[in-house]
Amino acid sequence: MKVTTPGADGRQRIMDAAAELFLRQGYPETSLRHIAGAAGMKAGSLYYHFDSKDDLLTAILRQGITVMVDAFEAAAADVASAPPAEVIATHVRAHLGALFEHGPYTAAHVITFHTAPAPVREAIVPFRDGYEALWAALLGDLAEAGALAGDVKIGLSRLTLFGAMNTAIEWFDVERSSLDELADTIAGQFWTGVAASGGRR
Amino acid sequence: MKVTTPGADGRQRIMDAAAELFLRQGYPETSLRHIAGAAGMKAGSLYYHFDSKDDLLTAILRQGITVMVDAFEAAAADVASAPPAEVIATHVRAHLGALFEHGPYTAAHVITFHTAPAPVREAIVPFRDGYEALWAALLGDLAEAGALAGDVKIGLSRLTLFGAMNTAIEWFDVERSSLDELADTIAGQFWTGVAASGGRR
DNA sequence: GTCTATACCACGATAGAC
DNA sequence: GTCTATCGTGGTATAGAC
Repeated sequence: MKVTTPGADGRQRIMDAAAELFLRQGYPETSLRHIAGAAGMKAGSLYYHFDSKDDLLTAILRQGITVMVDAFEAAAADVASAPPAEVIATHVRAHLGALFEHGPYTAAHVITFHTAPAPVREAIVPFRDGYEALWAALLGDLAEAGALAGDVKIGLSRLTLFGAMNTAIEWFDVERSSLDELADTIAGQFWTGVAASGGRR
Repeated sequence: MKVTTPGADGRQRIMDAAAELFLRQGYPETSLRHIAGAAGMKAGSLYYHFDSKDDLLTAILRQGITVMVDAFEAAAADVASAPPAEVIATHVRAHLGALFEHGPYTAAHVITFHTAPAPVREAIVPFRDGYEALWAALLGDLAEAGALAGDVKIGLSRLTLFGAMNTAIEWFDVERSSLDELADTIAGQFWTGVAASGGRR
């Protein structure tokens, strides 16, 4: 039953196991007994590390944001002065990397956030806002530089781009397909659309 | 506590109440006692109409697909021989209409499907595939007519478009904002992207 | 077709030994 | 830091009266 890093200390082992299970099964349908089993201990022992199940979820959601923010900042350093299309492509690839290549935390965040208990959501929202602000600033800079079409609504565009990227966890299989290709598709579609050249409105 | 169409027969009244609650709170966190209360009856009575909670969910998920398919077909009739950009815009608007304007079934479907119990998901998948096939055919026709850029991967593009539309239920408020504007943004972005003219790769 | 009453179980959480 | 044992609650589901 033990599935997670055997060397890790208790708290981290529990979080690894729980994030994985929350991602695969959802928060309410994952029991503390199951999490404890996957982390190699008994249910009662979890309470030495966390105050409650909600507390455990909160810790996981925050870690998911940390992973996303780190990915964003690494990408930003890589494209300090690149052309707009490349800036977008690099950041899309970084976000997808956070979702699929850096452990279950970001994916678990995306899956569980919106049905999380209200107190948990409220505790997490400020951190989420921090990540969204990074994207808002990125797109704002592009708009100011004249790289975006005049009728683009930045707020709506950012949200639909997030939607396109985040729902990939429902169908994309990172073992069988290329994440680079997915990133190219999403970034390209966001940037220039699918219409044949000459299709601009 | 009674919230739903008082005239409707028992089965439909239960489904209306349950779809609404599943959408707002999620499937596992909605109890049969709560559903029964909202439908104006007691928990035990539900079993006259449905075999189990999973059976009720299955019925709701199917109804959600029916609403989507109906909306698609109405849209298709409206744009029998329109230019490609208008075809896309009309179908995007129809899908968003199914999500926000034709009752809670389609939205409940999108919210609950991916964490539904495996037997329920398996029973529903064939019907979902039917709806996705409609979109696949639509985009396939556009590609054949030469309306899509040469490097567009239809399968991936369809999935990311779905992602952009469906995640709107997590943040879009149909009372406070214009669904037409949202549809324009999503369809326009899908079709021509956000880059300033001349940005084509 | 809806009610009451209840069986049975799994859950989150706590207490205290080790 | 983890264990065992257990409490209380609320869940789905069933049986049988009306």
